[in-house]
Amino acid sequence: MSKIMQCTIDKNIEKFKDISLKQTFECGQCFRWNIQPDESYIGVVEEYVIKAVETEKKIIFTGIKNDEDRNVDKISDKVKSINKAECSEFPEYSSNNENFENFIINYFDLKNDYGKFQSELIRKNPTDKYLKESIEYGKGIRLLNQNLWEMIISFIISANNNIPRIKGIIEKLSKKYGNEIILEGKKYYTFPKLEDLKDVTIEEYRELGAGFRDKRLYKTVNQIISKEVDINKIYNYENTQKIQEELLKLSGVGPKVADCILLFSNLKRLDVFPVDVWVRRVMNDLYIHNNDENKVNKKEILDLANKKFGEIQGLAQQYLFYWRREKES
DNA sequence: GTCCAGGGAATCA
DNA sequence: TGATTCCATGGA
Repeated sequence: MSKIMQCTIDKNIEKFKDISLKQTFECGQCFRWNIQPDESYIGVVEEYVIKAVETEKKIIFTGIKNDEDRNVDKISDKVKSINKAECSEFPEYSSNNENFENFIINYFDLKNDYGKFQSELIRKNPTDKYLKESIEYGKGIRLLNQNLWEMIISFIISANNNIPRIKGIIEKLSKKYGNEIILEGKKYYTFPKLEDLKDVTIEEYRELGAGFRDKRLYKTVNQIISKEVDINKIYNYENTQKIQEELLKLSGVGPKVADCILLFSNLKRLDVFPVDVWVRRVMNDLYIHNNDENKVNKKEILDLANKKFGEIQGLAQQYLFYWRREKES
């Protein structure tokens, strides 16, 4: 029988005080978390469906795991009862399952002190009021430790695409090839494993709406299956550039996608600076001031980021990206 | 109808 | 090497 798992983050703890679900889930790093009518978030992560509820004082995660048991109605009812009004019945900063707690700690990167990261960025750029503003704006962001394989496929889909559509394609992919989990009577689907996609054809990717990315997905799946690129071995590489080179062998993985994989997966390399249209725009607006943002040299952006933000430039990128994008809308 | 989206690969200069 | 062009799709 499926078990309900819970874990609570206490926002009274200094390190956790700024954490924001909205900022973390809507800063563009993940595609499978969706806001609910009650302002909670529900997401599929690995084999879990997780409901996250945030209040002023804490964040409560409730997870249910797929164990091939379809008779989960009673459990679903229990989950349903966890809402803002009732969450006070749960003890502060605790969990009923050690594995789930460790899973959450790892996934939300809770061992890293983002306050320290932020101070470090400001210390390095004491007169940069825009950076300071962007950090203040996105201080609740945590860089998730997401599944490497899922990030590879997801960011191949992201190429020249918009976030709602990326999410739609990933959802269809999961529905067709992933496993079903039921929460509150609603069906969710885990992200397909490598083996689940081994026989998928180019045409079938096209049917999901992947467009011209169909061939890239097909090729990459086969490159990983054949171990032309061994994604398990990647974890053994010490330096970031070496991993970059390995990822770049995959079809549909260029410099920007490789950097996103490095930054948002559990490889968790902060010393990368993914440059997309938004980052080029914000870096040009703030620091470079070229008349045509499309003609800003990428190396110039990377050199500047390296100089200003150093080893944690990936986090700075995320603050600037989120700040600039949200301001637009 | 046109433009754009968390770009990459192929092609050209 | 560096710049241009093409690539599906759906929403604004």
